Amino acid sequence: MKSARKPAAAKPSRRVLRPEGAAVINLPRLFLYHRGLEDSVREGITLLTSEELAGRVGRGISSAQVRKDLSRLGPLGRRGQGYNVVGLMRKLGRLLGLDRDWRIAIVGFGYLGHALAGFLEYREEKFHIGGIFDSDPSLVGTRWHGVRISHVDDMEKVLPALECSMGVVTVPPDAAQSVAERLTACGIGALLNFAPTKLKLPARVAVRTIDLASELSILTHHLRRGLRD
Amino acid sequence: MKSARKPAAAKPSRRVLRPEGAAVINLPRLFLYHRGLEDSVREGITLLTSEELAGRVGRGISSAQVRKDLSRLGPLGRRGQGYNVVGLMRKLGRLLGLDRDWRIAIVGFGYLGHALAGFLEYREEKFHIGGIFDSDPSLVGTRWHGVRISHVDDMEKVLPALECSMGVVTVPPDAAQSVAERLTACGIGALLNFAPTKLKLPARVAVRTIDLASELSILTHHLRRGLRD
DNA sequence: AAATGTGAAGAGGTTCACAGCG
DNA sequence: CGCTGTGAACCTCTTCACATTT
Repeated sequence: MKSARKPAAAKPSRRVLRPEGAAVINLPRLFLYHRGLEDSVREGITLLTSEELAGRVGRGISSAQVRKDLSRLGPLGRRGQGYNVVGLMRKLGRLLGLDRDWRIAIVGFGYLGHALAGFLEYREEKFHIGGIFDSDPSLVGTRWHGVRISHVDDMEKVLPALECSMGVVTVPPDAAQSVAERLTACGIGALLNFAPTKLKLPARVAVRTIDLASELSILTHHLRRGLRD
Repeated sequence: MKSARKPAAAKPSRRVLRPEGAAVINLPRLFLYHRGLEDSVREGITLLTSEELAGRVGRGISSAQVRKDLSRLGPLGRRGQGYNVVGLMRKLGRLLGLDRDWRIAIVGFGYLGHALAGFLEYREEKFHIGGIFDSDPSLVGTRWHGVRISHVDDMEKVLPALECSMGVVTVPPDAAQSVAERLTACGIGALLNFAPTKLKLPARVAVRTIDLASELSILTHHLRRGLRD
């Protein structure tokens, strides 16, 4: 199919994806930098070059990438010197929302829910479990490290008072959409979803889905071929 | 900084990233298509257009994207008609390694390990738990649904006989690198890592890391700003 | 001198629009 | 006709290389 197409008609760009010449920031990478800076602070390092930070973050990320990413946030480094570790970490922390605490509601308190609760409460000081919901009668009414476990049906009654801004959904796939909608209706603005479902939610809600089956399947493909990720 | 640079010196591309004009396939997306096709089969649909498949997979993916992705794998559709659901699913399944079963070793059998084991054994028919390792003496020697739980220290003795090709690492961050190296030494070729650690492994090993703290932090950023993901 | 910050080039991935074919 | 398959345009992201600043 050697299409020739309209050879050279003046075509003045029919669609403008980003009306403002908006900045493009890559959050996962900024988070990696933040973690690298945290480590540096722990080791007592106060100044880092883009090269050193790139090395810390690991393979794949170049010093040029680091500089490009950081320069978008303003002039953060000192030429000839490098970046002030503490100052930069603060700035990134603010941008990533890590300069304050967050309360999280967990819906679905099976093994995965337990795992996440433990992880958040003990490994991540910025995140706290604000509420737990499940439908298992033997769980409802009990407490997990002081946090009351409520019935999913009572979400509308209980959740608004808990001051949670994020929700984690670890319920079976067929319940995920309904749970997500109800969380949203209760004012939750961001969801971490572990159900292999494409959640349909209003645009104002931020959603991230972690799809374990998909991750595994990508690995199996790599096992087949000698491909790298 | 209005750099003018070397204005137009013929510069013949100094580095070749991909020596062969290699195809570029996006595995996560192919997996989504596969799932969409599975659903269609369940509903008894035998023919799908790129538009319909795109609609099933959800927002963000256009029919042009679907066609482009699929056409890379060969001529799979029928012009004027659409794609044969079963045939396409088979082809994608083969590519993704879903046409056979896989045995997985889980290292670290806390809540997260339990959650994954249950998920794999009961929700994903292609994946089976081949071995479980932990360092907790009260777990070692017991069985989980027939699978013996061995001590992590015995990995070299036990694992090779279990015929596992993939490993899941759910141990604490400081143990992850060592566990990953030992799994690799036992012949494991692909790892799913839940520790927030940059694993350094030989290039032949495929690694995917799921970083919960990073996911949450991206969500907090979205909560701050009104940005969408 | 050393390392940042940044236009410009390069590479990769996505969308367009139409040729090609059932 | 209708839908796939696809070259070309387009857009985004990364890398280069150097002007700039401390």
